[in-house]
Amino acid sequence: MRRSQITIKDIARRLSVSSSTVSRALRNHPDISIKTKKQVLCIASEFNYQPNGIAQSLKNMRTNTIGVIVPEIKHDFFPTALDGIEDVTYKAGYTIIVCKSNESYGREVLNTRALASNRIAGLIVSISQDTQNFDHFKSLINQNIPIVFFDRACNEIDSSKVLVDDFEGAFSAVNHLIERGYKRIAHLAGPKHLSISQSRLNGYLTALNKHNLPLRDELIIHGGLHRIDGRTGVKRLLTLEKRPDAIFAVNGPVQFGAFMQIKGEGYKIPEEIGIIGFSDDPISSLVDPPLSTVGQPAYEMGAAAANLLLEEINHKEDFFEPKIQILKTKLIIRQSS
Amino acid sequence: MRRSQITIKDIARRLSVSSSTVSRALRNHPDISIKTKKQVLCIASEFNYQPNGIAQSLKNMRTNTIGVIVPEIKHDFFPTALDGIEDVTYKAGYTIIVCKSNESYGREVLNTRALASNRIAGLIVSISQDTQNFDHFKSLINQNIPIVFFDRACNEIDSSKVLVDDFEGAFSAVNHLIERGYKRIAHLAGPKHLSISQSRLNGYLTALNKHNLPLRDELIIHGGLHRIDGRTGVKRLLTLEKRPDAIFAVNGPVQFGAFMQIKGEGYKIPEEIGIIGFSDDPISSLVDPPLSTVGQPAYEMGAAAANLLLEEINHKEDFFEPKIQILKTKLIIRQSS
DNA sequence: CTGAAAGCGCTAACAG
DNA sequence: CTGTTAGCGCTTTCAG
Repeated sequence: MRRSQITIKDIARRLSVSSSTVSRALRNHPDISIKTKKQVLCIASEFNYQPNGIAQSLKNMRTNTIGVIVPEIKHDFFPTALDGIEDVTYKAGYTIIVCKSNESYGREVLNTRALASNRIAGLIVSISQDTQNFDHFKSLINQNIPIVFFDRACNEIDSSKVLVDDFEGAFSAVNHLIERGYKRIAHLAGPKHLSISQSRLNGYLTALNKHNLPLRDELIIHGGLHRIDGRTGVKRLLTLEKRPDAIFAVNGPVQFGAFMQIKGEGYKIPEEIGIIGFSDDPISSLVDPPLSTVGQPAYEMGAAAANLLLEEINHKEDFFEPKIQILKTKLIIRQSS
Repeated sequence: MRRSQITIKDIARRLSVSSSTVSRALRNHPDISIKTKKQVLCIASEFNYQPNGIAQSLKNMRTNTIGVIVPEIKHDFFPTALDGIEDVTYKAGYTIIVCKSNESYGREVLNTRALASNRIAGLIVSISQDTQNFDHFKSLINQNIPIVFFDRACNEIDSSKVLVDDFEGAFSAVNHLIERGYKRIAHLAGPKHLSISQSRLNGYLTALNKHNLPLRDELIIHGGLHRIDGRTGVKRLLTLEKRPDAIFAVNGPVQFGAFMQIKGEGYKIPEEIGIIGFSDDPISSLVDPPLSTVGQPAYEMGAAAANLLLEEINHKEDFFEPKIQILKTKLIIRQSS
């Protein structure tokens, strides 16, 4: 029992006019007489006419939909970024479609394809931890669908990006740990191929170096970006002959996982082990002890990404010069360090 | 500079065959010769052909997309429910479009309309705290688009629903508080018009009654479902001549807000004020002190809603008997009560 | 002010 | 095995 929605044709038939007249009346075209318009509107509302967006999109060769792909929405960062994206795009008359990749490359490819099939006007994306091949994005660009990356970007692709000063943020966090007196500082790092992992690792290394602390390979653990990676990372670190006295985590979920594991194993924070991480989850301030973090301006990042995308969508010339925007992080010191 | 995606026609022209042949070849129709298929596939991949999903949907009069509207995604409940929905629908070959109403009736109406315009195959929704008029949903149903409600449902509409035993959960939570020795138990209740608010309030009242505790109007505060409502509710309660010694919160965000406010004002939990709420956020176990809650099976609720919706979508007869599924909650006692 | 006709990209019935 | 044709619902010339 599909089909039952009333169409322009139905209205036209009922009023013995042509469908073009109805179409124009509905869009309030000046050519149409007030009387006809009234009749059309009347029938339309009586039968609850809803324009078929699919047919409109097909005709227009584009939609008013913007796709967004994020790795997850269980921690505060991405939902807050989505708020920023939403507020900006809604104001401009766009609807957003949100997809989660669940940190999986396969899902990300599927999502990208589905969005491309629906001829989205543009895509805003933060890549999954597993993504190392970018053909799915390149193919979108070949189809003239603009992409803006935020937070986790792809170096290989020349498109607009919104990032934070990952190096700077990591540096200041580790610098802070050192100034607090911690000596054996471990880093729960992200996947090596991600640029955020690289920049944050660099910040860590540079801070150690500045204070003449030795670099110990066993204190750097590359893993994924899930909570579980924080847990397993800590488990490994705590079996070392000389365990670390502080931990710098690459992102929020990893920091939480690490935190839970440390607590679970009965170590005292911050006395026995200090911890800091990238994230700005308000929950950080509620746990025991409240967590020190490098705060990222999630809402602003989302809003900035949306603005860049809209700019590119509305750009008429053939060539659009991609823009890279870098926002500031903020060191938030609480009681875990 | 839109349009540039290659179409079936382009491939047909290039091979000097008809577009139907190409269409069939792409869908691996048995009629087409292997040779032709190969040629078509070859050109298709060479030029990175992507089928135009919009045209397909228009033709088929339906999409493989399921719409989901949730009030928010900043606490664990809805993201987890989304996981359940996603896992079930993906397996069945559907894509989901997630929209947030941000607890606003206006946004919910807009979202519903946008989804209807895109001719979704069905809708899964948990209504916003402000929703009291349901015409937008009724109009979807008139268009033969099935709806399944979960958690926050609409009584007026005869459709499938997935709920939890709200009364039972509330009763056991308050019963627990009473057995712990709390006497002046307040209830931060939800908006009066929502059925979850009503059922949970009933559970609260019944528990008081069972233990012959007096019902005090000033201890029942109806508000919204945001964190801020927890904060303001607690503020008011703490100015009472005789302040409550325990609080039962209608949902997770309200519980968190209440918790933050109580801590902020310097009261000791659970000694001075006990607190329990509906929610199953893993974060509850991390805060200080860990929060007692009535756990809801969020993933299972999402999965159940998705299954009910698929059932209805695939239903061939004219009339589908809506099903109401009620899942169990689980009292989780930690250290806040 | 209104209508006829064409076409967006794809599919399916029908005809070879 | 392949082509022709028509049509999904809507918009948009172009022609009255």
